[in-house]
Amino acid sequence: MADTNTQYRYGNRPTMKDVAARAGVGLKTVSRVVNGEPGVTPDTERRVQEAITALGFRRNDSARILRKGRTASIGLVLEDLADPFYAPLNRAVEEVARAHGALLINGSSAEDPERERELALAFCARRVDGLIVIPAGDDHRYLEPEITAGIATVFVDRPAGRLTADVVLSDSFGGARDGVAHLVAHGHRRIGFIGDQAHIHTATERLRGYHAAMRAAGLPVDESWVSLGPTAPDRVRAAAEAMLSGPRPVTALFAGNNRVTVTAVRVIAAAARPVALVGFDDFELADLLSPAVTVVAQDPARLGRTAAERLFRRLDGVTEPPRRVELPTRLIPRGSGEIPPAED
Amino acid sequence: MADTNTQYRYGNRPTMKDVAARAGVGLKTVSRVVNGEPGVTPDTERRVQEAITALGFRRNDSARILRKGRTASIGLVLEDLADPFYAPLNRAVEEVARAHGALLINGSSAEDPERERELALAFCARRVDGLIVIPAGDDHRYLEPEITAGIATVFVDRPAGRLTADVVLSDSFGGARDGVAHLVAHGHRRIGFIGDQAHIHTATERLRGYHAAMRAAGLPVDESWVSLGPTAPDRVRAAAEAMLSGPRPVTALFAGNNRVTVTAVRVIAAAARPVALVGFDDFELADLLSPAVTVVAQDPARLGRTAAERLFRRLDGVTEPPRRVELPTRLIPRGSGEIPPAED
DNA sequence: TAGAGCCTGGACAACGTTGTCAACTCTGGG
DNA sequence: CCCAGAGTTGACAACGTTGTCCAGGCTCTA
Repeated sequence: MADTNTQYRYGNRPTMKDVAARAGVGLKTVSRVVNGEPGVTPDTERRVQEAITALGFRRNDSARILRKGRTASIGLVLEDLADPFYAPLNRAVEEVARAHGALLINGSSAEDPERERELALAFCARRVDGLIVIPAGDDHRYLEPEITAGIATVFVDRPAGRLTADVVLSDSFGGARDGVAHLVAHGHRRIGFIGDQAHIHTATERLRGYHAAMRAAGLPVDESWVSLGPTAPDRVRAAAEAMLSGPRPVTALFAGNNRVTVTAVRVIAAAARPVALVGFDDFELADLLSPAVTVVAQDPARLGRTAAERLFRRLDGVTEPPRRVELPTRLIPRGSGEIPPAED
Repeated sequence: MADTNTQYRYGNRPTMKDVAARAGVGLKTVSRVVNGEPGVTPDTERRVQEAITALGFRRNDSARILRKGRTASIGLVLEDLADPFYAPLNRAVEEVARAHGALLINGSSAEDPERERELALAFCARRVDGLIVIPAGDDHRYLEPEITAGIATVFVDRPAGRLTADVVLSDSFGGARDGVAHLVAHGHRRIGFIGDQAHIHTATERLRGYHAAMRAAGLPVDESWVSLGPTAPDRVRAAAEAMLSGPRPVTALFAGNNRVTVTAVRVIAAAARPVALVGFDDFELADLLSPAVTVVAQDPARLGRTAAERLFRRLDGVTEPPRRVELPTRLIPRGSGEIPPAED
């Protein structure tokens, strides 16, 4: 009855108190040894170390965090841990966090705003020092109290909705414009655009770049040449096939991201006549396909690194106003964009 | 002076005490509302909710964890967050964790045993409920005290070193044997093997499979046909080129994992004569290369899911002895393995 | 040898939460 | 009109750690 609490304890880990008792020293002395603080004689330190090893003691960071206020951890909300585009971003954030002695907690929103919110707030409840978010939703006011309370927040890949905050982006508009211009330069006049869902910022920016390039070339755009929607293979396949076989078939495709590109490659490989292709995002083995795929490359690792560095600068106390950083994209011509249009 | 502590506080987040004061209720009542416990009148609940919103209160999970003992989080140590083989495994673990209401903390060991250890122990200090580890090192006795203390631990992809614990593996031996047998069946007698570093369990298992297949076919193995080492492109490229141009050149290659396969594809594409290839691990677009790449496929998501489910079963109190689960592999013939040997 | 000063070690409170338990209010029946 | 009992509410301790502060023992010097 005296210690009914025991039943709630997790396992029965030794605490500093246990170590102190076994080593015959005070609680605070154990704390000093564990944290490498000065003011402990070598002999005392040795006794404490022995007790630690004998008991298998490990400091409880929850208690430490509670007392100290800082958690030395940051949260990352991304769209899909397994997406080959976000994985290097994830890794880059991890490396920066590691360099700053922080742990990384992450999760996938699966492009669901509600899930993004749950994750971000769960991280806040864990009192991460900072948060990096790849937005799924378009309203991030729910983070306002957290940011006010001191949780540094940086958005990546897409800007925050209804909230001013640091954001690190790729130049989607310019990249898409350059990619489409590349196709135009190789003689294409009927170019299709297949992109992600309309509520996703990068999708509309890239579409804007497409329109800008077409307009700059004085080319009309048929509405059947543009398709936004989920990037699931079925949807993309249907869209691509429709564009290739419609009344005014396109002779080239611009794919709005890596997922779309992969499916487009498959459709084109099965098509009756050659179709030019330029994709947004580089991907592994793009150069080994035939034809090799011309892409507008972003640098996802750099996106992640830039965002994380910005976050840690904030954590170091930098208080300048929120900034928008836009990283350049790079057109990598490999062949698939240079295919001339088949004659009508 | 009265509250010098303020300087150590992180931000200045409101606590339940603040909410209680504002709502004019007791501390415990706030706790009840926050946790949805019964026994609070609608009117009181409303007042508390208002105070929560007004102050921007969010429960501090560190304190909660300290009090309750369970953290509802698990740790995952993998080799590289950005590796296309491990990313789906990571995602699968995340999904299972999510289904159990747990958060995921993860990190990359970068194939460095010391870093694996640091990460795993840091997770333990955070008192994760459980740990999933893709071993980088070959001695995991450092986890013994943690496991004794109650942190459930499951190893994936490679077995633990000097420790009996649950482990989930793919059938590396059988997969490699089948892959090499496939090459033998298509007439190859001189087959090269390029694998990962010798201290990695899967690397040696796959090499064992290679030898088994060769022996079963009554084929001799020249020592110049086998190369183990880092999977960096330079090393693999050198190894492959040496095998293709040596005194007894190979007519087919077996690649020990996805990284090796990718580089092998590049070397073969540049080779003077066709070379057959079978790779361990499937990869995106393998079917679109020419020739399409025949692989021995594992299911990384299933590896992750299986391991995570095992972990949560342990957390639910299942106490059966540690088990070793071996998942089957699947040979996917696509063409590159069916190329017949060029005549000598 | 006494006093000053330094070094080591320990008692204690506080971090924010939750479990226990007791006190309080209100309703309805006798 | 009073009491039993149900339903609400709050005071308090504890989780394991770290910061503060003080006590005691030592060395060194005058």
